[in-house]
Amino acid sequence: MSLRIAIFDDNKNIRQSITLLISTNPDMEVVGSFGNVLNCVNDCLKCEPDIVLMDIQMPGMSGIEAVQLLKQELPTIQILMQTVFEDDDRVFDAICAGASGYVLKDDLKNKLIDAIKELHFGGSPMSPSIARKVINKLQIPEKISKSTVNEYKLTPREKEVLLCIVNGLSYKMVAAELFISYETVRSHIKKIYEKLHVASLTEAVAKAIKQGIV
Amino acid sequence: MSLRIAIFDDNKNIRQSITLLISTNPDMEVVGSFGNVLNCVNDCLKCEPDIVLMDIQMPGMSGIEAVQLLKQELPTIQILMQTVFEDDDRVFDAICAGASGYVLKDDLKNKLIDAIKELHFGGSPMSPSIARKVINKLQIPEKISKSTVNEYKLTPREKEVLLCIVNGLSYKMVAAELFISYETVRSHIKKIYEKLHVASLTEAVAKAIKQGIV
DNA sequence: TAACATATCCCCACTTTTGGGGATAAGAAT
DNA sequence: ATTCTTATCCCCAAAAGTGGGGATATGTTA
Repeated sequence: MSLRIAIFDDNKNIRQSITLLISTNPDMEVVGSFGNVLNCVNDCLKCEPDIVLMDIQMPGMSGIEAVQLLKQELPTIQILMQTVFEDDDRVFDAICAGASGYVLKDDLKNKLIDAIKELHFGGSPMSPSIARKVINKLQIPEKISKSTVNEYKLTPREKEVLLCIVNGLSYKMVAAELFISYETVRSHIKKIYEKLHVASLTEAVAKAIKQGIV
Repeated sequence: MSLRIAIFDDNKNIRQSITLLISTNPDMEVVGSFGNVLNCVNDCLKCEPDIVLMDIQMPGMSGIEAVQLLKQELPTIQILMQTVFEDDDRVFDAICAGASGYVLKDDLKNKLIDAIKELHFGGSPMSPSIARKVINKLQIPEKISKSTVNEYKLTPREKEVLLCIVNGLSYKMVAAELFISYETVRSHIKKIYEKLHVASLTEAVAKAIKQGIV
C-alpha cells in the first residue's frame, strides 16, 4: 500500500513540483493539494493522508496554527513542515504544535522523498542546525531547575514538607503524612519562608514549582 | 587551525579506530584519548579539546554525568555522544545534560566525520529516530499546557484573579489590585476552585503553574 | 568543648482563608 | 421573553495559616 500524502502550500508551482517529485516514487501518492489551510481538517478528513506537507507560512491561518488544529483532530497524521528560512521560533512553535519533521525548501529536490520515508519510519528529519535549536530550547528549563535547586539550601526534611504542601496538603495533613506534630510542620514552614524569602504558602508553592525545587 | 578532539570510551579498540578515522582528515586531530571519565574535567583542561566524543556508557561514572560535569566547568566544549542502542531516556538525559549531538556506533565509519563537522558548524547531528524522541519529550509539557489551558474554562476575570494569587497576593491585595471588593475576589476564587477541582489556594496555585494556566 | 545545624515540640494572639448560604445587574444565547 | 453566563457584592461561623516568641535533643563542625 502506498503512502498517502497531502500538500498544503499557497504557491501553486511548488505544489505542482512537489506532486511531480512524489509521483516519481511508486510507494507514494498525492491524495490532496491545497492552496490554503482554512479547511485543513475537513480536507484531511476527505482525502485521508498518512502524511501532510505543510508550508510554515500560509495565508489566513498560519501553518503552525493549522498543525495544531490537525494534530488535535487527527492525531495520527504525521506532519512535515517546509520553510524557506531556518527561523528559530517558528520552527520551534511548529514542532511544539505537533509537527514531526522539517525540510528546507531549497533541499526539496534532494531530501523530500528521504524525509517522507524517515517520517513514516518513525523518525523526525530535520537539519542539524534546527536540531540544535530544538535542543537549546529543551535545555533552558533544565538549566534553571538544576542550577537553582540548591541555592536555597533547604534541608531534606524541609523539602519533604514543601513537597507535601505543593501537593495540596494542609499543615495537619503534612503532620500526619510525616508522623510529626502540627507544630513541627509549622517550624519547618517558617524556615522555608525564611530561606525562600516568601511570606505565604502560595508564594512558597509558586516559587517551589517555578524554580524546580520540588 | 585544526579541530581538537578528545575521545572518552572504555573500549580501547574503539578509541583506536576512531583515532585512525579522524587522522585521515587533515582538519582534525585527536588531542586526548581516555578509557574512563573519572578525571574528565582535568583531562579536558589539559588537552583543551574543541569537541569531545563521549560514550554514553562508561565505567564508574556514566557518560551522562560526565557531560553534566564537563558542561558545567567547560561550557564551550561541544559534546558528541556515541551509543550502541537508541535508548530513549539515556539519549534524552544526555542531551539535557548538555550534549549537542548524537551518533550511533554502527554509523561511526560513515557518519562520524560529518557529525563532527556539523557539530562544529553549529548543528546537532542526530538520527531522525533520536530527533523524534527528543521532539516527543519536548511536546509533552507543551501538550499539557496548550491543550488544557481552556479545558477548565476559566473566564478572563477568573484568570486575572488566579494570576494575582499565583504571584503571591492575598485576597485583600487582589481586591486592591483589581479595584473590586474582597467579597468579589472570594466569589471568583470559589468559582476557580470548582472549575479546577481544588479546595485550597495552594492546590490552585500548583495546578495553575503545572498546567500552564497562568 | 563550644558553636552550629537539624529536627522535634509548645503557646498565644492575630489574620487569612474557607464553606455555606444569598443577591443584583448587564449582556449573550435560546 | 427567558435562561445562562459573567461580574459584582454581602454575611456568618469555622478552619487554617502567620508572627513572634520559646524549648529540647542529636549530631557535626571548628
